[in-house]
Amino acid sequence: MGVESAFEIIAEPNRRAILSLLASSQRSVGEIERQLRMPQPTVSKHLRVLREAGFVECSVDAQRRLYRLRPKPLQEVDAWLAPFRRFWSAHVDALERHLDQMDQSTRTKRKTRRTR
Amino acid sequence: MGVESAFEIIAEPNRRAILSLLASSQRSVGEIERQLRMPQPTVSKHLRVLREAGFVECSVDAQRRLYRLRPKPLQEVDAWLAPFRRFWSAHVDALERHLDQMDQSTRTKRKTRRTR
DNA sequence: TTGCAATATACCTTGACAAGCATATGCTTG
DNA sequence: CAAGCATATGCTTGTCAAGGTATATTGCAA
Repeated sequence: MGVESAFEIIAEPNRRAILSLLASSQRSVGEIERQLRMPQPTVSKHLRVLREAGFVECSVDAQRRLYRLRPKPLQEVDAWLAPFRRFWSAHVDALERHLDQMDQSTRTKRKTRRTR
Repeated sequence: MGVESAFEIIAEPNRRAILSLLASSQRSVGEIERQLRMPQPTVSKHLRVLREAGFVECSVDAQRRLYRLRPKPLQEVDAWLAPFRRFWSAHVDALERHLDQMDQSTRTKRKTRRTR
């Protein structure tokens, strides 16, 4: 059963939609159903997957169940991204150097003309 | 064909492994094959998926192809996570308040005794 | 109790995708 | 040219997960 990685869980668009919705505040199943316009069994099934993977938890309020976010799984995704962020900044730096160089040659060609 | 979201691409563990490997530096197909111990067609097929989704690009070096990372798709994933980060800090704050409170009652109960 | 509202689950069908294996393509050197 | 290395692609098969529909469960109200 469900020992799936967080990545497989958030691969499903409807589940991402549910998570984004819960990011603002907790909701009942019915609210999710209406706001996302998806059939109720679909919502329940995705919530079950999310619950078993630790993305959400729920509390009982009479007949309703209120679902809310739990932090850990998405933090794991965030942690996996960390090494790549260093790569991005390197890339930006390279791009800036490149643009600087273009700017230099522009200045050289056009002499003193400056745009802005 | 491949208009898949970045999330579906990184749902596959082997693809995440390839991306992590490329995060340090570019590699040839054969290097990936050896370092990750996966059969060559598997590597090539995953690289194709990654390439068509914009995660990597390659340059030809004689018979080898050198694959390297491209930033955009993972940045999109990172951007999707942004709203949840605010939620995490709220959670941490709540936890800290909670711990503070526990600390207070502990102090109250045990008077002046401090454990480090 | 009966009935209704909210949610969960069972069953079935269908589609997607990854792995394995075989084979093709392309470059390079002798 | 032949041979060989590096990489890509085709085909087949098994698995698994999502959606649809029907039905079960549980709480509440009258």
